[in-house]
Amino acid sequence: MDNYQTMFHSSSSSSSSTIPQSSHLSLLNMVMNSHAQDHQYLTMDNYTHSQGNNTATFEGNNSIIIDMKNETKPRKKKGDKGSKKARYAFETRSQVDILDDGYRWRKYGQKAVKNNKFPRSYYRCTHQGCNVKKQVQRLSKDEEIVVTTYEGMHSHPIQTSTDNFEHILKQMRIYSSF
DNA sequence: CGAATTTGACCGGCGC
DNA sequence: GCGCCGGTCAAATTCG
Repeated sequence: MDNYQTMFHSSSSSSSSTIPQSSHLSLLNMVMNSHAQDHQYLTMDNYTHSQGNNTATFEGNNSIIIDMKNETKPRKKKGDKGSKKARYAFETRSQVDILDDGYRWRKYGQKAVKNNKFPRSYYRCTHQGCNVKKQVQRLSKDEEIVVTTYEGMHSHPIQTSTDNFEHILKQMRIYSSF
């Protein structure tokens, strides 16, 4: 994440907007499906949307930072054949850092970031065979801003709430005597 | 009891 | 080589 400067439009728009958790996903899909240029910045000010009861409240500007340039970090492993991995940084002004985007994530690490009093969390998509990663960190500069960085693309449909039904059925089978 | 999280260990790359 | 840094693993622990 050192390759793209976290340009953030700090124009103080005092209005608050409400973003459903699922809209993060649709925004991400929109961004990923479009052929974005290197280091493209999208900003959405005063974005308002409401849907269902899965809502989170945000204030002011939210911006997406797309880093399609893979040359910047040429090597991750030795002898790596230049695997191209796009990364998408998602800055959100939010009070909570758990931004549910519709996928199931398993946390696999947390590290302290220098020049930042807040730790960074590492997540991986729990879907079998899908190793999309994301990391979430909060800026100490402005502790209301949460940066979510996605790496890789999902090759499977999103987990819908109806998928929990399987789990519920399994639990019922376990706890019922017949 | 299985799945998810926590957290220190571990590992590879990089600069000195 | 050595130590730092960023990222990941995995055992222990918690959670549902």
